Amino acid sequence: MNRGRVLHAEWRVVHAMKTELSGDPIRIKERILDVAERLFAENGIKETSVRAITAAADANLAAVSYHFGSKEGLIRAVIARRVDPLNVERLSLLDSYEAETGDAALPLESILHAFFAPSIHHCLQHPHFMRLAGRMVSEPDKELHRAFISHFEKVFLRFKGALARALPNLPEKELLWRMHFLLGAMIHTWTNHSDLEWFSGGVLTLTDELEVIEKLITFCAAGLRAPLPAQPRGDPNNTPPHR
Amino acid sequence: MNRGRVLHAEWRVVHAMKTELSGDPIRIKERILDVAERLFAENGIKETSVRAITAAADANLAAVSYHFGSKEGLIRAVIARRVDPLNVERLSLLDSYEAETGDAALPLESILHAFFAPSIHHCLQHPHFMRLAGRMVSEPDKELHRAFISHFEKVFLRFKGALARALPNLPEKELLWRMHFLLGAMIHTWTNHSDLEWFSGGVLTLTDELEVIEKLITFCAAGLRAPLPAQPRGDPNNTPPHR
DNA sequence: ATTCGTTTCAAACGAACGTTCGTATGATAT
DNA sequence: ATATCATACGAACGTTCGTTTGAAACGAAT
Repeated sequence: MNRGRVLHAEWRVVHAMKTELSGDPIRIKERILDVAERLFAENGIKETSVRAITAAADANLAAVSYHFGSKEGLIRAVIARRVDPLNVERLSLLDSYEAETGDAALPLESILHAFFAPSIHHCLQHPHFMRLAGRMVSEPDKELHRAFISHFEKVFLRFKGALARALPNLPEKELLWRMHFLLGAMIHTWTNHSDLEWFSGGVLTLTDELEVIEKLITFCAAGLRAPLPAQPRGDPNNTPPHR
Repeated sequence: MNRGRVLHAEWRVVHAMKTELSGDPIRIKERILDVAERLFAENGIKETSVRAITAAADANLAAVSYHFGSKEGLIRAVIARRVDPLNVERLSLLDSYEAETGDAALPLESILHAFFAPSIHHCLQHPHFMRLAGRMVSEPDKELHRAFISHFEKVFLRFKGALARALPNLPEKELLWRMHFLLGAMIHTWTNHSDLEWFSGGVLTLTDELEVIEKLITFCAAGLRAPLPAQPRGDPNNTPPHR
């Protein structure tokens, strides 16, 4: 029977149409990654089914298992595709600033710029992914969480060293707390930049990335430079007791 | 047949044991809320099944539907139980500080203390919930997200006003951005206080709530007070261009 | 002792999930 | 021409999900 050949001929027509509309089908892996990134960010990871992803990517249901092994493999691929280039950018920025200043101490603002600018830049270039990244920071699945933050270990230590050199009088514990707060400010910008309009009653938007980077640097640099509280810390006006 | 009565007699024994172990069964709603709060925080909302909750709470599967209408009803109940008292605490703290100072301007640190202290206090008292709350801030489900942040609208506006009065020279847009960063620092502390040890290599822990509150206030007060960047903003040393 | 509204129970429902299966296609190497 | 290979496909698998059901058992009032 020639039914197969007829079907094949039909498929070739459909295939040609798809090729026209959605690009070379060889790039179906990329299409799945793009769609998954968007749907994961918009609706959450667990609440996004493989069926929804493959349907939106014009792919077969089994394509995810075939190309990525499993849904979790797809999640990891979505993350790895963007996180590593981002961190390379951070480190090379810091490298170039350090090369510029030579042996002199690097200004705090330059360090923060190298740390913030690439990710804020990505907030406009890949807003879906940065929202997803912000949620991955507090991902409950421990394996996924570890897989995510392990990408940042090297970057974190490098910038911690640079900050410690720029703030030689700040004890390590104090520095770590302030870096923790700084990370919170940055991550919250990743995750909730789409909520800024509501939050501010329409005043704030993340359209000018340079403006946001500048404000983030200003806020965090001042926080990092804040004088240490008096050692006896008994001033009831500065730190009123709870209740 | 007396099978029912025998079973009932057996149940009474089991019931007595359960009563001993887990308290008055009349409080099964509370038990479900407690367990749900913990499991939602530990494993995520979508990934926590009603079956897992009721099993851990020694309740029947149908108890959630009966007492809370649905799983979503349970989620909302878990949130409302803790969020509202927390915000009441914040407002009454601010009230008391304002009453103390009379007509004089309230110190920035007092405002921040009224805002931070109750939630950081809850991080030790209800760590599971605060972790859950941190994730609810970036909850993808829009309805749930709205339901959550609507609890904070009144508090936000009240503190925004207080901060604006304490920082009369700060433009509104600048204040909103800095509040955004401040919120990020606080929420990140809610969500990731359990990761502090890894993050800091064992240096940081959230055991002394007063210490953390003080550090958070110091960092954010300095950030809020940071001088505005020069209007022409052309200093390449302070804000190096991206790339 | 009986009734009544409330609460708990075991059981089952349909729907949706991630994964796997066997097959078939088109390109490539033989 | 033929065999091989990665890719893609539809269909089905078994599991788990949230919810519903109707009966049973409760405490309290009658």
